[in-house]
Amino acid sequence: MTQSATPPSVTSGPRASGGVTMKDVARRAGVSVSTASRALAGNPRIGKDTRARVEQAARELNYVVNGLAQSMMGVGTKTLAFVTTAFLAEPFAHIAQGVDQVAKQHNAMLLMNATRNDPQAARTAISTLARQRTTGVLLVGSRSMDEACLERFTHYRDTLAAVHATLVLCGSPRMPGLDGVPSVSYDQRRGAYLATSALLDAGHRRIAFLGYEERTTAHERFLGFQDAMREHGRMTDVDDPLVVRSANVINDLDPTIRTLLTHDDDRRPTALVCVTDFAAYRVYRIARSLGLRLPDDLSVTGFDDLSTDDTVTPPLSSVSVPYERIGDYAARLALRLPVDQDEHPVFPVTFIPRESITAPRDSFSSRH
Amino acid sequence: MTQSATPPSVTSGPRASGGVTMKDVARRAGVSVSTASRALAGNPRIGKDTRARVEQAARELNYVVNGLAQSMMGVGTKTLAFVTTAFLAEPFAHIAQGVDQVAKQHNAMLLMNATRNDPQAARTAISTLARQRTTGVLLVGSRSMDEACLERFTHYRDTLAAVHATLVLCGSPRMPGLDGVPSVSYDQRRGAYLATSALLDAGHRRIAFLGYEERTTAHERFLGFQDAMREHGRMTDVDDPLVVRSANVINDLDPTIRTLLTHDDDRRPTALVCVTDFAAYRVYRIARSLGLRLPDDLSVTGFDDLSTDDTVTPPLSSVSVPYERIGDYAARLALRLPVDQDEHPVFPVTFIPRESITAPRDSFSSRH
DNA sequence: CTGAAAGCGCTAACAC
DNA sequence: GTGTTAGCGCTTTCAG
Repeated sequence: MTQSATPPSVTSGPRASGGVTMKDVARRAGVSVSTASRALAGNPRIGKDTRARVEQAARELNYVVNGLAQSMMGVGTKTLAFVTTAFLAEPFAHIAQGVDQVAKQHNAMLLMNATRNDPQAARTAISTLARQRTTGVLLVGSRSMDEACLERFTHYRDTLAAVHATLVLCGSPRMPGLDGVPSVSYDQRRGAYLATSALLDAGHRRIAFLGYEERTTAHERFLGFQDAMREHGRMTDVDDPLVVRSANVINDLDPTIRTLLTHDDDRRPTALVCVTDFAAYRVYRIARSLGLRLPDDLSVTGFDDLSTDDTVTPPLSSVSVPYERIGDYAARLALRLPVDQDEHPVFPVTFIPRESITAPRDSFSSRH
Repeated sequence: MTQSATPPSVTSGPRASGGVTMKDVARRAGVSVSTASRALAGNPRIGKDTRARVEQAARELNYVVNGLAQSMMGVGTKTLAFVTTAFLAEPFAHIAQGVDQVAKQHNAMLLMNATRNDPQAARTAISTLARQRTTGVLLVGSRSMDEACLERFTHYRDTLAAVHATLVLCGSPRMPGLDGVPSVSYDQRRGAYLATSALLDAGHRRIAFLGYEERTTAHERFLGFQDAMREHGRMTDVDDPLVVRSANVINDLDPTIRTLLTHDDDRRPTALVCVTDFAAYRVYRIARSLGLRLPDDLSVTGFDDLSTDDTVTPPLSSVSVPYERIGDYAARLALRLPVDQDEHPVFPVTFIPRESITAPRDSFSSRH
């Protein structure tokens, strides 16, 4: 209303940005900015009516406090970042569900980033997150196992540490050499062991492992396969013809499976331990197209047990993983909330046997 | 090193927050803060060696610029928010993929929020986003059609408008009464029309629509169903016994389907237009458990055509939707980038016929 | 209970 | 080219 004195002619600084600020609210309520701030923040030592006036002014002006400014004062909304390879990857949604729940509970925001397996994209993502002073970053999913990966992750850790942000590995095991980075994982090895054992118990001997690659998930699962095989006196290593390499994508999987299943009857495996449910479904499809009957000609196990549509026949035996709990735990770690285990929990998994397993038809192979 | 003069005894203000700031970098490089800022920002009128010194100082100190502070000056990273009901909802990932791509291209960050169909959660999410000065918000997916929903959305719009954030509807049609809010949708009605027509062309007459509810998606798809039926002289409305109400979730769908399929032969539909692929898969499952053969006893169509695992038998006829492009377009709108259509594009869909459709066995029903 | 002032970390307009 | 200064919008000491 009253025209304020012209400010000293010295005028520099950046240009104003639009939007209603607390100053506007304060002026309208006839109080100082600090009072307005306190009133809006629910500070108890503000007069009942003063508060009311401020609140009304805010409402009338459609005021929305600037969270960025708040963050600069250290009282802003926390943010959690979820960094993974692809939104389409199956377990993604389940882990995200768990993370989201915790985030909501502690009204943190959730940032998401799909790196598409591109290290460059990941790097960019991490540094952007650091710049934005994200509270914590969840690196979700499998990772490769070479030296370069350790280097990258070390860099991530340091970048984030510089801004006091936490880094948490989620769904992959503790990384040797990467100190100070918690990891929330699950017992992949035992899962595969259980699946393989189920096939062995059903009488299978010529069992293949489908989907090996040099990434933690496939590797750990392979180890479980190996454990079970060894227990039955079969030594298998990565070079075994029954350990089939393939990335977990259709283009790689399909031709591989086709080759495997078109072997002569006496070389063709009678059972398959698949690295994921996804791979198992590709097997279903190709096996059928080759005229094989499931499970009679081929027993199959998967891993993840996420199939909401249990439409497939026969129902797939699989390893169930508590993905949501994993997301939950990882989120707590990232937000530095109290947790009930240490910084490297390994969640247990369970094997769910279903009709995709039966005894091999060729009883010969079961007699060894 | 040298102890700086004690500042004037007047000391107030908030406590310091940790972390290396530009001031530290400037000091170390022996320049002023603005020079450091310019150097780091790549401002051309900075001396070659000065820049080098600053850059090195930054590197040595592990400096990470504070994006929050930058944002307050209007030069920060943009953020896009993706608000949907659940991460598990099928089309989610595909739309997200498109959004993510655009976000990356324009180095914006992507925030995600699952509201679980809880209006309160949505409200909270929106106001948090407004507080954080998000650039744009994508409201993804179906919405209900009542007055309350319009009210809520109007509120969202206004909250966001107050901070100059854009709101974009994504995957649901333009909302009457909600002016100034772009919507990126697709031709749901025509999709359902095509699916229904395919069944009619195959000779079916007793065709049910499965999954009706008062939400945009189901409603539009129903209209398409109605169009096709009408074209064949069949008037159907929402109260028709062959228009089956159900939310698109197992608990609601399964009993509904069971009831529908256990009708006597002459009342049981010979074909089903399902509101989603998901619903269609439930039909597959239950039909089989009732001893019906697909497609001979029952032809089925779905909607979305997202099934990466084409493991199901018979392959499902479905309506293919360009979800990724939709996400892309919506993201551009939200970021106020130039686009090649208007603010209410309706993307075309295509019907993909597969083996889930065949002529009805009871040729009687095809003779009318 | 309220206000004045300091300052979070940064950028930019203005001098020199 | 570089330093000075003002200020983004907020919170919080300190003084009354």
